[in-house]
Amino acid sequence: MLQRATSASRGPPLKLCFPPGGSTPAGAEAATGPTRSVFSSMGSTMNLESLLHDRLEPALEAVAGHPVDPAVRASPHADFQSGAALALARELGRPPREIAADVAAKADLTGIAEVAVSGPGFLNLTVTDDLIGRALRAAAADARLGVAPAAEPERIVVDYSSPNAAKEMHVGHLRSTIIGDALARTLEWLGHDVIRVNHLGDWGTPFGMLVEHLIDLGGDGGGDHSIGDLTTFYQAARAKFDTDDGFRTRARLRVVALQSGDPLSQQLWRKLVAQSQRYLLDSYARLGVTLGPDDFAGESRYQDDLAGIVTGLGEKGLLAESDGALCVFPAGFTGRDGAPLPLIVRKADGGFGYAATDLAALRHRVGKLGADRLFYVVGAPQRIHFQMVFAVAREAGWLPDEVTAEHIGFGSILGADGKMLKTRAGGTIRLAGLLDEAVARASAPAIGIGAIKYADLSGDRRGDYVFDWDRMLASTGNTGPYLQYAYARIRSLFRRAGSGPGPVTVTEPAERALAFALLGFEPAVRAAAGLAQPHRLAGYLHDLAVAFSAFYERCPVLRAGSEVRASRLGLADLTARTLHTGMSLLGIEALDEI
RNA sequence: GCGCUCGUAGCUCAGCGGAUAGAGCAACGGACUUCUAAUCCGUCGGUCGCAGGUUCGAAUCCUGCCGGGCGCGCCA
Repeated sequence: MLQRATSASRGPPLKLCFPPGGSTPAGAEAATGPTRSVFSSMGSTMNLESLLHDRLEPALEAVAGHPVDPAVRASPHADFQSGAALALARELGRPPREIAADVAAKADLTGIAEVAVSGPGFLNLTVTDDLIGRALRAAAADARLGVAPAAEPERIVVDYSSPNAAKEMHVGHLRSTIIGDALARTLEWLGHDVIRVNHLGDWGTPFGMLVEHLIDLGGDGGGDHSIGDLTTFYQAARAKFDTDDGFRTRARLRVVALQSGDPLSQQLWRKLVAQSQRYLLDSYARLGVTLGPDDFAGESRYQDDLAGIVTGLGEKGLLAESDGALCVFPAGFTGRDGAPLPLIVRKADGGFGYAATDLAALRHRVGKLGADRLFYVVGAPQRIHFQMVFAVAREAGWLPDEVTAEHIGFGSILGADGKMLKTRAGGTIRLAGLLDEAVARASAPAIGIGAIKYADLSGDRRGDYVFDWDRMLASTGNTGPYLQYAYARIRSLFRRAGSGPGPVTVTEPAERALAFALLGFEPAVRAAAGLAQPHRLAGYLHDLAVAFSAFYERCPVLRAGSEVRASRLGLADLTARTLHTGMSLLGIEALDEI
């Protein structure tokens, strides 16, 4: 049985769109024409950076004589800045400030931004309040908040969660499940064709042991087993396997029987797996993870393909025998003493290694599922393994150049002591127990679950992170509860308002700051998806919530005069919708009331 | 030994080629007859592990070193 997600699940999907009326923010009507025309030069509606980029580009080209990236960025010195003139100074043999001034004069920014040369030669861009207002009104009129779906959708297979059948989920499965789900949700929302794959560990030696144990207990083992029973069941089988030579021998024979299609073995195995799947789906539901019954694609599914994998590799001349095992030695991988590193496809005992299963799964995903991209959300320690699998698949011709395969690795969850998170007794922490505690510590289940998920998603996945209840449940800081509170506050505002949002016009600094935060949604989502880094979106949502809180402190909404009030309600509504959408992309539930 | 990865404020983390490095916690000081204070505002706090290099410009890219974590054949 696998331990694919060394430290590593799809449940009730959170709604991505707002139901008409009811408990969600108002004004989420379908996007239509007129207000969009202003932004027709941009790929999409809401991205000010893109707009400025497109306006500066021709001016830069005119000055430099060739295309130049304007490199528009948010800046503390203005709304945006471009440092492109600095990079051109040497090439053109002119002072950067002079180049910047030239570009400023040639750029068509009328009605869009004020431009000024600053410092060593930066172009400082200050966007007009009018443009901000138009951009916000366009976003407000669009159910997708101005984010256009992918022009060329890709079929993306996301392999995540991947727990073991017949065992309980534990902390080790948490990250793959949460990160993978956030990626799947985000890519799907951006218009891609996402295929979720739950590579269940439902095959291999341990199942010989488990089936044999089930037989020992009396044929089909009697009545219902809950997963708790399955856990003790597993432990009992394991103990017997470790201490009883006779049982160990029978277990090995049982594997052979199971794999050769013995009816009784198969029947009992199916029973174990089906029970595991029910338990897993319950866990996913509780976690708010979008993995469903159709997403299971266990290792067992590839059994009939393994022999073909080996012969295929043999025909291509890639196989080598080493210590009785059949291996591929892909170029560029070395281990101890610089010796070539093997990918073992068939073990010395004639059984197939996990590499064979991974290759078969990969071939299936490319050949049968028609994937353009493959994501494997699996812990960092397996990095080399996947690199080797990808390399071998390329050499074998199963992974064409136009298909990308990527290992989305992640760090470990550490305890306060900086070591892998364990119980005080040094045991494995059960996922169910962890969720129980989260719910017990929080004022609502969704807050506890959200806190755990957000803690996992708010930091760069590649690093380890320290699991700390107090920090993840804090109502302030970059946490799930902070986002949920900000959202609930806005919903409360609308319950009292008695009227809906109106057209937005920004004047106050806090309004302006909030507006900018709102307009940063698209870049944040695209960064999160493009880099497979959900923390980019998480960090954005936190910044947005902070900007809203500051706005909320300084700009009275309900007490304001009717036009200002309507505008501020417009800002609040767009904030709520952006938070709601962003949180749902991360798999965090947004509550109307806290 | 080789490889991968990470070293940023006392702690937990962002930033990953641009102008004085940002948050939260902790510490200290303010703002509650509240539009949910589960909030907000301010102060304090950093030779961005060390040393070179590339660049107009380096926390960010490259090299070396130091330190931590992980991996290196029949588990996944």
